Amino acid sequence: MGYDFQAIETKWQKIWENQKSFEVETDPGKPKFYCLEMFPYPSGALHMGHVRNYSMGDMLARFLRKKGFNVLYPMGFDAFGMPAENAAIKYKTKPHEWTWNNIEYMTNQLKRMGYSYDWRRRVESCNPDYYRWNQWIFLQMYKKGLVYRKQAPVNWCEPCGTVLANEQVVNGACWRCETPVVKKNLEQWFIKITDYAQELLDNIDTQLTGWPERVRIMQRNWLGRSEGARLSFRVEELDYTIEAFTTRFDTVYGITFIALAPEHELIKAMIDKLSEKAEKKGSGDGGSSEAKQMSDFVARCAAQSAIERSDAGGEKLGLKTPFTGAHPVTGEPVPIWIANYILMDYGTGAIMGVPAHDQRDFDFCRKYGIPIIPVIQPEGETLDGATMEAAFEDDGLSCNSAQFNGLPTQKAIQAMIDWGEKEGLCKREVNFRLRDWLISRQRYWGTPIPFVHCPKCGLVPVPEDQLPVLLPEDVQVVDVGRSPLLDLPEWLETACPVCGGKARREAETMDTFFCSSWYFDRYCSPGFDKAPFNAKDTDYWMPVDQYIGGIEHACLHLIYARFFTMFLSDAGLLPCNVREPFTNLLTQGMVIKEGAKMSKSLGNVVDPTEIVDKYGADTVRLFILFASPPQNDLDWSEQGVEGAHRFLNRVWRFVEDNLEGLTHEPSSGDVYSESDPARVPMSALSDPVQRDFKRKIHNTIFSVTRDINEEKQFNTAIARLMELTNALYAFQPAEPVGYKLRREAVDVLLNCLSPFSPHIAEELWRMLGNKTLLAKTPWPVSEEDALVADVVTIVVQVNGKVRVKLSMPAGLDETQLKDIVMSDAQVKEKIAPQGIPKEIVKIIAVPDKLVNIVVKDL
RNA sequence: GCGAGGGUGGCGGAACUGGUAGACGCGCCAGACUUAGGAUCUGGUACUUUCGAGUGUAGGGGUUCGAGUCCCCUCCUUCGCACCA
Repeated sequence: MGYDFQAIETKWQKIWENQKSFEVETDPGKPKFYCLEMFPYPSGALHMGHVRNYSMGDMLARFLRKKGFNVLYPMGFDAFGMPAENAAIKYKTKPHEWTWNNIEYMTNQLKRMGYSYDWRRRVESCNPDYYRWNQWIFLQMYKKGLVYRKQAPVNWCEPCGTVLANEQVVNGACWRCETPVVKKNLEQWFIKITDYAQELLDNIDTQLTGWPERVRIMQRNWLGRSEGARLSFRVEELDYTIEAFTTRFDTVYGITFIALAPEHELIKAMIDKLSEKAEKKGSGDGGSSEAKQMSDFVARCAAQSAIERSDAGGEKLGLKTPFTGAHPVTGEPVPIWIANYILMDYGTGAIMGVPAHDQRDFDFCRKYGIPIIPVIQPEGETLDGATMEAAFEDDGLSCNSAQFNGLPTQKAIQAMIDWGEKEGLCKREVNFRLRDWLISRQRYWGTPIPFVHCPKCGLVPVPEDQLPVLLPEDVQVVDVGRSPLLDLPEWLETACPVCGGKARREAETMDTFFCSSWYFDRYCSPGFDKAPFNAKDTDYWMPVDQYIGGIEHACLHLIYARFFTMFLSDAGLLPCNVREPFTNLLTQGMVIKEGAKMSKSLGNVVDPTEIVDKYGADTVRLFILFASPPQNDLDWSEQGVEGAHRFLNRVWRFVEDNLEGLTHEPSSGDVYSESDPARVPMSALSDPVQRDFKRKIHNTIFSVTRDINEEKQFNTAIARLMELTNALYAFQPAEPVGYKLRREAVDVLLNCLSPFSPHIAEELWRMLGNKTLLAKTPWPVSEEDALVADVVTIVVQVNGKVRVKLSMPAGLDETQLKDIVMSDAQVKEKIAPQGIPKEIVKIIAVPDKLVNIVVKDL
């Protein structure tokens, strides 16, 4: 017959579907396991990265089902977003149409891979059944005061025609199209994710212990907590108080300037003041030119790209203003500067400048000739502000700091803040790098933000009973620069829910990361229409036990989803003890080819469909899990694929060629019954070859189970199965016992192989006469007594070098071991070569492992 | 610059608490069966070698009876963050 993978795969996919083999229900009586993969964007077709991701997930889901868990294993599509609009323009279609076609196509591709999803639970975020709950959740956040609108300098991507959240700006460029972003001052929708900054940080240590350390560090850095104090500089002339945040309050006596971000609100007041002065004095006076200088400088900074502004090595630009602020401690006037290296979106947009102890301030002062006053000395040294070559940023002893002189830095920080708070000069403060989440997008293909602009009532939320605010589907997108929603008066114009008067819908849509922040909750209650999900389902299934996806979401989706979970838990929608959505996280590496990530521009993309056509889904799945450990990058190699295919062929041929002997008792000809695995206990075996073979079978079960379950090393698990197959070919069965053993080995092999390559395993299982589905057959259990070795190899070392290997019965104690080894002729020769006697200094014996004899010349 | 991973055959990668380095696979070499084979099977495959052995896990040092594994220094590399006050 041969291994006809096409026929087999189609056959079993149909059987699983007809028998609803992978459909699950909420059942609090059973132990649950929620296995989840990051749902794909329906870009058109699956790529190898998807195949890798989902092959891991499916393997785990199938394994855990066999281990007796009620496994929730769903799939869906993250279906809103930019590419649909671009494609619609390019192919003259509609985003709606394009997206749904892709969803259907990719669903079929996934089915062809044999993934065991419960397809009834498929979620598509562009489905009104889903996004109405986006809107609903948004309104709940609004009610809790977590949603607000604010005029702010925001990141704008020109090609995408929209604003971006901070998380979506990578190295100053758009995360999707990599175009440098520009700052625009716009009124936008924000979500107060910063309210949860502390919990997001705390839980990393207490709850995310099942996450890779790398992601935990990245999130910690992203949240960027720092402790310090807020202090203020009074500017009498402008009747204004500049606030600044510092982590180094111990350096206050070293302040020689104040610096404002070019976007700082005080600058406008300064310009006004200067112009006013100039007017009083008459035109042509220095006052107005000062004002002009200032606005020119601000404009110049604004023209710098985000990349230039945020480059640490970039040149620092500054402008001295004619104003001063009062030093918070001494009251002395301190000059106020405007500097391009001060960021408006961190802290207060103003800093206290301490050049002696901050390298950035130091560079700035050297350039502009601002004095440098050291207030910390390294022990035994005296710094001189005039000659210092770099800022001294390490700990040391305070100096020039009144009563705090001589205090070591860490103590000085605490003591000075304590004192400052008592004197009313500063206030302890914690700052985060995390910014509020900018949620609105000037795009069409997304969830409409459920608000209405009423000329009388202002901004009015759409009442919940009027949800969803449907996104018009029959829309031509002609230009990326303008949302077509703005040109749909019949959609745009509506009645104000409060006064009933003429009002206009909010035409902006939500960031798609909003959709992906709770889809895993929706999977628990597909189609539920009373709420985003049914508490009885989420109470059972949440949190996700194993999440698998790419590292690229470390500071995007994986932070947003955590925030959502905390919010939903606080809102009473999720159980109060569920604060984190994902207990364990596996971040898989990329699939690369010829040293580079597969990409269209490099032309090194391998289409999964072609490979599946050529070798079958079982082979592709096996190869992709075998070629590399999950976290590593995987180098695509068609020869490797052939190797995996060869292995499956070997398994196939073994069963096919030995079918008679595997299914019938050799002496009587009786058929082995499927319910009886015909196992022979270890205790009944005396032949050492048979005992070894039995041990091989059970060692395989043991190590495959451990590799999958604990180590998450799927590559080594597969290697064990290859070893067992090799042993199977080498084993010569004799007598009924031998045949039974061989059958046992084949049963174990197929059972353990089935999570990796389910179709072939299922087919061979059926060929052996089994009536049940292998997918529903419990995972094998290793027999304790079959794991213990009879004979061990004892390595004999002389001075730490391997000299002789001796076979010995297992379980000898140290003394017995030493006696046998020391009386061995070979060993004697190695200790005293050519009969030259040596002094034996020491003998180390490790039972069942080795003996090391330490000798020296006499 | 800061932070976190990694450096093991020709290649992907194994090696549990320190105890036989190189499992498994790819590739390569030889042989078998074949009209043929890019099918299949068998054997070999770290390096050097005077065939006794010697040397090998980026380099150097240390701890130990014994180090890929633990400690220190150096080099290389990947990734993340990067004017965060």
